[in-house]
Amino acid sequence: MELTEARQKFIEAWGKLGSEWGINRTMAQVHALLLITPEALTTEEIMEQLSISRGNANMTLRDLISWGLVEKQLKQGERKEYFYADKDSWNIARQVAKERRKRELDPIIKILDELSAVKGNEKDADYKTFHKSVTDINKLAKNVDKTLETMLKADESWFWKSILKVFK
Amino acid sequence: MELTEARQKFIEAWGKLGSEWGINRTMAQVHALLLITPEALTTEEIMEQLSISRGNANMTLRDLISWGLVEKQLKQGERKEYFYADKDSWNIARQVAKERRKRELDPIIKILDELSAVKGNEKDADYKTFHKSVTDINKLAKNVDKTLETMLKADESWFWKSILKVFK
DNA sequence: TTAAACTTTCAAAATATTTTGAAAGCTTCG
DNA sequence: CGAAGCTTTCAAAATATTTTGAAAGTTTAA
Repeated sequence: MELTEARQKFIEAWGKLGSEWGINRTMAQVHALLLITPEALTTEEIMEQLSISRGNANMTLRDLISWGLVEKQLKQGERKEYFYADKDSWNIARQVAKERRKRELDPIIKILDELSAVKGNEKDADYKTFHKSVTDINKLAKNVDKTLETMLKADESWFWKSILKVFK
Repeated sequence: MELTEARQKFIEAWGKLGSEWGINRTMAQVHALLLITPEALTTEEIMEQLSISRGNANMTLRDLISWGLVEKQLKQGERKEYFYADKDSWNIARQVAKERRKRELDPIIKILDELSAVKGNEKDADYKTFHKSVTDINKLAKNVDKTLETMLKADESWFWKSILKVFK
């Protein structure tokens, strides 16, 4: 297989994977493109390489930035914005876990807490099943939450690494 | 909050969570309904409680069965099929992990293996970045795969538990 | 200030996904 | 066998999501 074809395949595969996990296909594809591109790209270049509109490119890039997966780069004496993706797969995974925890796990735990607190008649099979399922899932969700927190915190020594880098 | 309202909220929340993770909203809602219902339900009852069509209910239930989250129950002397969801949250998580691994992780690893094998000019920055990103993600994916496999296997002692149950 | 170079917005259009429901298929029973 | 009772199918309709692109907004430089 040739590089051009392989790059294309990677972009497609990443896009498909993304959409299977509730991430917009284009967002995943832009991310893929930036992952396999050594330099930072402009909106224009991204639009062209993926054949997407300016509006789409712009929105998608902002989303990627809000997910912490892509960053803007400003080049000396240029007005254009360049976009660059962190290529460390562990950072990517960490970042995605962090965001999904914040965006989805935390809110569902909040709801499950409320629902776990609902009182009812212990003799009522409906109530008993409801209560058991909800508290059970709540416990599991909290376990996952704690585990993620620990993993993410532990790895935040990355923070110090990046600080240290500045001084090298 | 009252039980009826709470049940409704749970169904909504589960549906929303599902759709954020690439699972059809209705599928998640049917699953939610079965999770908080002590007895097995018929298609008819599910259609009514969630106000969905027969076709939708049927498809959704078949999907849930193929995900291993719901099972059919046949009752003595009745022709109707009843549907019942396993209420053990750990089993649910295990089952989802197992299926997504099979459906999504395995295929992407296969593609990444192919793409990792693509040869190119080591002096070419594009090639180098492509190759590094792809092999890197491939390694991570394989790690996740191995970890899941180990976890799922370890837990298959559940298998023996269920066998033993039959003899009690 | 003005104009050029970019970026952002958002309503409408395009696309993709989900849902419907009527018809066709089974299976069982009399 | 025929019909009743259920389940499955699938094309069309409804809905939801994504994408477009032109216009508005912003920033910089002269």
